Amino acid sequence: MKQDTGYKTRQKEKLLDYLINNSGRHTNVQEISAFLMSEGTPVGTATIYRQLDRLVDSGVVRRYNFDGKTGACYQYIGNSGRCHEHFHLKCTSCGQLIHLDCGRLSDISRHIAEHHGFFIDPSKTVFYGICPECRNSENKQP
Amino acid sequence: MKQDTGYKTRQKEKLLDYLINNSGRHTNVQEISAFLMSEGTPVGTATIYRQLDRLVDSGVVRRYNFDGKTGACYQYIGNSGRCHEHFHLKCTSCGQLIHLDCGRLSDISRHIAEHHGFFIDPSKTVFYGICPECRNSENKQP
DNA sequence: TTGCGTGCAAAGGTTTTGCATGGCA
DNA sequence: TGCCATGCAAAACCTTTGCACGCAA
Repeated sequence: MKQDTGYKTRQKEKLLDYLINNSGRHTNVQEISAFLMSEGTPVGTATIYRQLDRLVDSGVVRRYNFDGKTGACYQYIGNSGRCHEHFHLKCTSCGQLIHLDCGRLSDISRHIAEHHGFFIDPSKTVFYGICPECRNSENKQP
Repeated sequence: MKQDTGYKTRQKEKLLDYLINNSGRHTNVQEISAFLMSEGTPVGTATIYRQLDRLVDSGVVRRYNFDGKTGACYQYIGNSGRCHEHFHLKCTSCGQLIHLDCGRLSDISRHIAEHHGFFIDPSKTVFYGICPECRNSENKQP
């Protein structure tokens, strides 16, 4: 969780802009690279990785790894002290990733910390199961 | 969750032996490969991956991915039906797997099913975080 | 004999690294 | 000017795939 004390560069700014403008969802290196390219301000892949590492380190960006099969995902979460616990649900049938921000889940983290002494890391935890859509189609065609 | 109806081979046996003898911790393809090599019964990497996929599929082995930086980890959990009912906590620091049977967690499954329409599969879901022991040693030596 | 399992090597994709150059302070 | 940041290409990694051969049943 170190501060970024480095220089201010065009690449760094553009990258952070993109992440902030997409705070609501996950993105990945490929998307970032393609977007910056399309904007006419291409940034080398190595630089993207290096800056992302740095941002993850400083805590303003989170890195997710959903299945180890595809590359990592990143999401801007800022440094608002109110680190709201947000979890993910992944459908094992269609692969859809659902973003769940629900107070009940924070309760669980707290419960497990207080009663079981275990500190959950929401950025690494994914709930696997069946999403509503797949559940419905299963019922229709058993 | 399919059964392994295939042939019995030396490679398959050796791999499963290793996993069972290391049930208490997670391991990875590199370790497995090195061990089998050192035992004088080398097994090709592709075969290890193929067999692991199969074991994961049949439910006796779990695959873990916590950071996207390193490869996947695997751990034998057997096929005692019991593990499919409760949740698991995995310490990303020491690798310990904690079996957690807590009513609060069932509540969560129910809540997510009722309010979000998503049906969690506890046998595939793992909470990642830091266990009490590692938490303590972290605090002692910052 | 049949066809699954294996090994090898090659391919695939993601991420890291070395090194010379560019650009902030 | 002194360093950090960047870009490129190469390398490092993990995992999958194609194919011929071996081996269990």
